[in-house]
Amino acid sequence: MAKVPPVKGTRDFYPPEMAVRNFILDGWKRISLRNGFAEYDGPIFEHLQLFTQKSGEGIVSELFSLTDRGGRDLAIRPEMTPTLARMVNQQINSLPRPIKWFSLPRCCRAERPQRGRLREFFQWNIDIIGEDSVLADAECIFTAVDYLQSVGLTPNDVVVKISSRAILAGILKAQDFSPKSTAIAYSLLDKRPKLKDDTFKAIVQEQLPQKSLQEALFRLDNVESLQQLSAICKDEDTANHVSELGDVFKYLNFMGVADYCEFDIKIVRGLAYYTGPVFEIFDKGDQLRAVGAGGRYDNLLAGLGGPQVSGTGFGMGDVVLGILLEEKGLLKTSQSSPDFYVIITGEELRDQSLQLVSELRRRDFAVTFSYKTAALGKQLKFASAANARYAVILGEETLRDGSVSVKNLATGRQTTLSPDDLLKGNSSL
RNA sequence: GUGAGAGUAGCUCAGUUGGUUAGAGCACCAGGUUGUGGUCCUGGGGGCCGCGGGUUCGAGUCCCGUCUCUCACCCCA
Repeated sequence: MAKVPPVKGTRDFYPPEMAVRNFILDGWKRISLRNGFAEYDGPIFEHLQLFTQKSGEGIVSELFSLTDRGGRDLAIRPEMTPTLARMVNQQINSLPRPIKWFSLPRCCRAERPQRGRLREFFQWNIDIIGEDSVLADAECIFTAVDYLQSVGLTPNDVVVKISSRAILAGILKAQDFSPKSTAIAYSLLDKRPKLKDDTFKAIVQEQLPQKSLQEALFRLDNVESLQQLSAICKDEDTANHVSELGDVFKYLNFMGVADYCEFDIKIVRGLAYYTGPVFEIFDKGDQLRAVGAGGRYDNLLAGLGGPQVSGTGFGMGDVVLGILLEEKGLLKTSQSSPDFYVIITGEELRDQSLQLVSELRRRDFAVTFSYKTAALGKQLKFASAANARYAVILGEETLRDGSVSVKNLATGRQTTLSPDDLLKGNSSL
């Protein structure tokens, strides 16, 4: 028989890798809950249309899709947001607002794998729906930073770069950018950090023939602070958005995470649907792709047949984060290990040992034992290899008076006691 | 979809100008030991040298193709 290889871009989670995955997902869950988000989940596949409706037909080539036996076109979810929107739309009139939900979905995308990007991954999703105040945006950003901080990532390791699509859109509109040149400007700003000054200049001149537009973009490229931006924004609407983004930073400051955050006009996000504050989280070394990203999307529900209800949220994948935590030595995983390793010196003690093992397990201790009656020394070796805290030895003394010996494998200290005392925890082990 | 690099044991890697039966360390299993572990010693299992073709008396080694992986581009929801 031929060996079947694993599918491209997937991972096998052997116990050590599973421990890493649990470390990451458990942390996400804990931080979500303490920030007031409730967990939800949906199916791993949806109607293909749900995804094309949100992202266009072009997305189909990036999806794992299938036709079921009833002829329905389905696809494995490449992200959680469409499912979230669908679920919220279905119950929008009965859900108390704001809706603060989180999810830890397993997602698949048919992309070519590379560093930090696989075909199957987990993604932490946080969303606040039905709240227009930028307080919600600030809370999403805080929650992201709350997690980063909780695993030991400092402002020296990561940075949250924050901007606003509303501001950028307002400025470009005021500078007479057409919808087409606006899209080009978004793309150019997004790519800017990867380009050298000369290259950037050349590409701008090539893609935006109008001199006035080129200059407007160069001016934007030079903006370094929100204050500078205020000077450029003359119309009231855009000025309000600048003021709102100022509020976001103010809130983040009061929440004590300002040192993780900075304004960066070049944060655009590829998504068409972002309409307000947007942010992206990067490693300070700038060696990896974005650790996470998010923003406000006022038209998401409406885009999928729902009412005009606004939302803001973010996503963070486990792949890039895992690389970053690994590099920083912040993966704190402990292998599961038994409390007791029960040893017998002869098969005649098997029945008694099974009783003791099961009694200990019923008391919620992790207990394991050898299927073979090897030499005592050998079994202690197994107990050490299993990283057990105690070895429980059933031997001569057990046959004589029913007592067992309990050995602390870290200290080597050994005491003899009755099984009842062991079960009741009546001794100082 | 485009481009570059790499494929030898579970892992990390040796392998001479092409030359007998392809090696090491770690890991795994067993023994050293009929009641005391972590160290140590001995032994063992494990390889279509990614796959297919070609050159050659002879290919892990050279050539071509292919697959897979890695990295970058595109894209990034």
